[in-house]
Order: sequence, then C-alpha cells, then structure tokens
Amino acid sequence: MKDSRITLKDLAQVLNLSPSTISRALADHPAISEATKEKVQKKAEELGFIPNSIASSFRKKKSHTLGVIVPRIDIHFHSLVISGIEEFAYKTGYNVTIFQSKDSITREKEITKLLQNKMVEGVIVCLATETYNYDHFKKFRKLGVPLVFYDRVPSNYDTNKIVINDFESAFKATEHLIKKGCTRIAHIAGNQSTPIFKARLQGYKSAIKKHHGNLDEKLIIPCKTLSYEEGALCAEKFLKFSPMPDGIFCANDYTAVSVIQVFRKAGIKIPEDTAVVGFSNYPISRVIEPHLTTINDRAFQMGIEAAKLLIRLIEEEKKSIKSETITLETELIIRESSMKP
Amino acid sequence: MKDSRITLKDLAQVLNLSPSTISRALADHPAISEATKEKVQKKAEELGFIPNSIASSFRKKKSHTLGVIVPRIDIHFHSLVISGIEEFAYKTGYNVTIFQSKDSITREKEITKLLQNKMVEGVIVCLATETYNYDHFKKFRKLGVPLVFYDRVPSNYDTNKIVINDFESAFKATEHLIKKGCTRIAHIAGNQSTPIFKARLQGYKSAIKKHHGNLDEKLIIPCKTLSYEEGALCAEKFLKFSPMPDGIFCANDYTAVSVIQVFRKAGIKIPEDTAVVGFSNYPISRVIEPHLTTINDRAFQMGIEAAKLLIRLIEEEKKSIKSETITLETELIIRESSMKP
DNA sequence: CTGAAAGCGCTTACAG
DNA sequence: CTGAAAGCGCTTACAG
Repeated sequence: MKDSRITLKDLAQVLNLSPSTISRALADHPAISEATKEKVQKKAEELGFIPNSIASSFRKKKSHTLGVIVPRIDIHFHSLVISGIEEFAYKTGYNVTIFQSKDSITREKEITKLLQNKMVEGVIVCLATETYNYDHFKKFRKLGVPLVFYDRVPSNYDTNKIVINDFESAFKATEHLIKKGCTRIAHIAGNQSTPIFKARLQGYKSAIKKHHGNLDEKLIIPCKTLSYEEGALCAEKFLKFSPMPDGIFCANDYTAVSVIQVFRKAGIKIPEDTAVVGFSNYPISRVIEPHLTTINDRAFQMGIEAAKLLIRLIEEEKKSIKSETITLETELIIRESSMKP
Repeated sequence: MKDSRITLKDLAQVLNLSPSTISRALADHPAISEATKEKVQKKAEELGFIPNSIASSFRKKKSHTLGVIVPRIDIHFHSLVISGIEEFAYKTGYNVTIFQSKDSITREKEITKLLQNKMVEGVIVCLATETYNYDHFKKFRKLGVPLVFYDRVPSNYDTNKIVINDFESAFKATEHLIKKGCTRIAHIAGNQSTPIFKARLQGYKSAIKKHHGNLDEKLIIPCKTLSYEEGALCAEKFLKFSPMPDGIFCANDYTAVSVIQVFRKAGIKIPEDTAVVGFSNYPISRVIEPHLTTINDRAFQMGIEAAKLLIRLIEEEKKSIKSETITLETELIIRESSMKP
C-alpha cells in the first residue's frame, strides 16, 4: 500500500471544494447539487481516486466483514457452505474472512479472540468436533456481534442456527428402504455425542419401529469418524451376519460407498441382495456404481441462509433478542443403489 | 459493534497514564518499564480491553489481509489451495478474504476494483476461464499491492506465479504407460486455449515421440470442460477404435473415472486390456475401482507457497521488481488402473 | 522511561 | 447547497 493514493482532501484542493462536499458528492448525498456531483465524480475518475475503505470503516464503525469459522475448508460440505455464504455476502456488499479450526477447540478459541478485535460485524460458525463448551462465544453477544451456527451447532445454548432436519431425513431414508421391501435394515451410525448423528440414529429407529414393530439393536453399528475405511470395517461385519441385512442406511456417503464396494467384491448384489442409502449427496454418490441413493443435505443453501440471517441480524435496528433456528428441507435422491426390482 | 468497547484512552484514565504509554506497554515496547507493562497488561485483561484493530490498521496502513480470487470455492482443487493459503496466513498473522469469480471476467473485474479500496496488502488469483486480458490487474502494481497467480496464470504477463510442471507431469504419466508395455496410448486433452492443458498435451506428445517414434493424432481427443459426462463420450469413441487403445492418459481425473466405468461396462478389463492414468489425485481416484493412477497436483502445497511468496513480497523492504515463478514438483501416484501384469 | 501532540482519511452534526 | 470543525482509536516522532 504505497502512498501514491489520492485522498478526499487532494480532490478537494484540486476542485476548490471542501472535503465534506467531496465526501457527500461521492456518497450521492441528496443535499449536493447535481452539477457538483458530476464535477466531483468526473474528477475522481480522472485522477483515479480510490476511497480508503479502512478509513471509512473506522469512522463508521462498520467493517462490512463477516467472519466464518469452519473445521476445514477442503471438506466438500464446508466448501459448498462457504460458497453459498460468499455468494450472498458478495451480492449484499459484505466481505467474507475465513478461518479453519482444524477441529481443535484451542484453535477455535484463538480464532474467536482474533475475530473480536478484527471488528467483524457478524460470525458464522460450524463447531469443532471437540467443542462442548461455548463460553468463548459469549463475548460476541456482549459486543453486539451476532452469531449464526450451522450444521454442528451448540446444544443447550440459545443462539441462531441453520440446520437440516436430521431426524426426519433419516426417517425418510429408512422408510424408503422399508417401502422397497427390505425387512432387515442395518444402520451405520455416527458419533453419538454429535447431535446430528444422534438424530439420524433416532430417525432410523423411529421408522423401523413404526413399520416393523421391533428393533434389532445388533443391526446398528456405531462409528467414530464415518470414514471410508471405517465403512469397510462395518461392511465386513455385516458380511458375517446371518441372515445378512437386506438394506443399509448409512449416516454418510463415505461409508455407504465403502459398503457397496466391499459387498460387491464379496459377490453381494446391490440393490438386489442389499439396498444401500447414504447421506449428504457427495459428488461421489453419482459416480459410484450403482449410483447411490442419498439425502441432499442442502449445503449450498445452508450457506445462503446463514449469510442471509446473519446480515439481517446485523442490519436490524434493534438487534432482536430472540434467537432463530432455520430448518432446511432435505430431499431424498433415489438412485440405483436402492432400486430393488 | 456496540460501543461498549473499552479504548486505550479509557485504560489510560483508569491507570493514570498516557495513552501513548498504554499503547507501548501493550505492544511490548522496549522503552517501557516491566512494572508498567505488567500493570497495564493486568488492567487490560481485567477490564476486558480489546484493541480496535481497524483503528490500528488504519493508522499503520496495514490491513494484514490477503485477498483471494478463485473461480469457485466448491471445486476441490481450489478448496485445497485455499486451505493451504489459510493455514500459512493464519500462522503468519494474516487474514484471508475470499471471492469467487464464477469464471466470469465481469465479476473478476468487479472484485479487483473492490479489493483495490479494501486495502488488502496482497492478492492471490486463479484466473477465470474467460480471462485473456489482464489490464484489470495492472492497478495493483501501481498501488504497490503484490499479486501471486496460481494454476490458471496469465501468459505473456510479467508477474508472480505458482505452477506445477504440466509438461513434465504429463510426460511422466505417459512414459509410465509406455513402460507398462502400452503401445497404443490415447490422450483425452483439455481446452487448448488454457496453457496447462496445452502443456499436458505437449508432454504426452513428447513422451510418445521419444519412445514410439511416431504419433497417431487420431488418438488425441480434445474436450472442452473435461467433465465426467464428456469423459463418457470420449470413452464411447475409443470403444469404436480398432485396434482399441491399450493405454489412456486423461488430462484430469473426472474423465479418467468416466472412461474406467464405461470401459468396464463394455467388458474391457482395466488395466489388463487398457491401462488408465488421470491427473490431479482427486479423492475419487482412490475410491474408483480399480483405484486410479494419477498425478498429485500438490494443491494444498500450492496454497502454502502462494501465501508464503505473497507475504514475503508484502514484507520485503524494497518491493522486488523481479517476478518469481515457483514450479512445484508433482508426483505420479501409481495405483491399480495402470498395473498391467 | 513517560507524555503531549499530531495525524492517519474519512464522515457527520452543526452552522450558515 | 456548502463548509469548518470535531473526532473515530490508535501510533509514533519528538521532547523531556
């Protein structure tokens, strides 16, 4: 940032006007005559005047910046959310500054401190897996900086949230398998200390109980990270069951893909012998063969809604005290992996 | 940003010291006595003093912010690069503000204008596909704001670049197929107006000529976007060749995956009948069966290097006039899709 | 080792 | 419709 920049004062001098007038003219203030506005705008253009937005932010106490904290940017779900946030923020004139917590609560705390003096006007957060205490977010409220959480949101903490209905989505997915004629439906469950995976398990259970009456707990295999590798381990276990499950609802797409591959190698036909449903609609779900039936988790839309809500909270006159939770409708995308004949 | 914030002046009053001293004490200035420093730091902590970093940025004319322009955040390659940028920037105390050009030159131009008055200290860019004129970046040089381009970089424009050696990578990939015994190697080529795809084609040609002497131009199929769908179309074409190619080097992983799937459906064995190599090492490459041999394009490292170079340029005393190009070494990751017996 | 003063480049309430 | 003045919250060269 060399000092070759022209300032309002320079412009004022050249035009024999006061800096106040220049400032107003460029801001299209109604009190300024059209003639002056034109003159000023023309000169500003001519001299390549670039307003110093830091000075303006400083003076107006508005940074027009949103802070975003995600566990990792390179996870497709989060990159979609960020894309949605950027899209809405850009259209509304806000900048987006991103931080990765790397799923470390220590780093998450560091970042919240940073953001507090960075004077961001609002913050969007997906919590680190390690985070079960939310004290480091309390300061934002005191500072009048609104927060919106998405996906991994605080429990027992009154705040703004954007979520999908995990319970109903899981219910819908499981019910789909039931309607396709599956009678022995297994579930690969996520970490039960994470609310979304707990809700997915509940949705599964609820659908089974409603249609089949009783539930075989042995058909539920809990996972820690729901990785591709963990999925393979689950699949191996299922192969030893007798009778084998004829339907599997997986809490994410990675494990679903893994199950499909291990089963096929073992000679099990998908979906004829065992139907498989995933969760998230990752790109891989329409590449794996057979293509995977899954839940569209609306990641991009989540980003849009998070930014929209946050900016509304920022711009609202009296910062509303009531917290909002927006629940997005998901969609079951039916593909070959569950298309039993 | 409510006005409940405590300022340096407030602290000064409480402690009966001047704001200058407070400022210095908090900045750990050597001229301040340890006793005073401690007193100030303690009180600052106690009153929950948060320095206003916008005021500081304004005063010091240092925003400590990097601007990043990518075509889309939700493309895995870019999300990896951004992740690398954030990682390095975070450690060095810089913030990262991201923008998506959506591959539109109009939007790219808008963003450069925005960034000019946002007072970012440096900018990292991957050009929009539409961009063949770089005038909108010239202003940054005048302002003393360094630029670093990555992946899709300007041609015939003197600037800082982070790239991989596409020619050699393609050469290496093709040579690998040759060494595996392939004698009729095809290439799915990318858009030839994009330098990286041009270089990949050249690398392919060069390897073929070196080892096989002559080149059969019919074995080169040009694509526009190298999408999964386009890959399938190419595969269909290959199936009609006689004799069929016994090796295919694809300019990206999407088309490679597509080829594998179409070929397998047609009863062609991979790698026995036809070996396939991709480019990029996308996550899908280690999921597709058989796992895909591909080039690791070092996306994360690219982000690290881009940030490192940019921050060096920002912090260098005399902004160096010479432009730098950093070429990262790629790596051929050999997996099953090319493991001919 | 500490302080008084000036100033970064804007914006805005007040005055005319 | 335009201007003079104050000030946002820091930092820093200068003085002591």
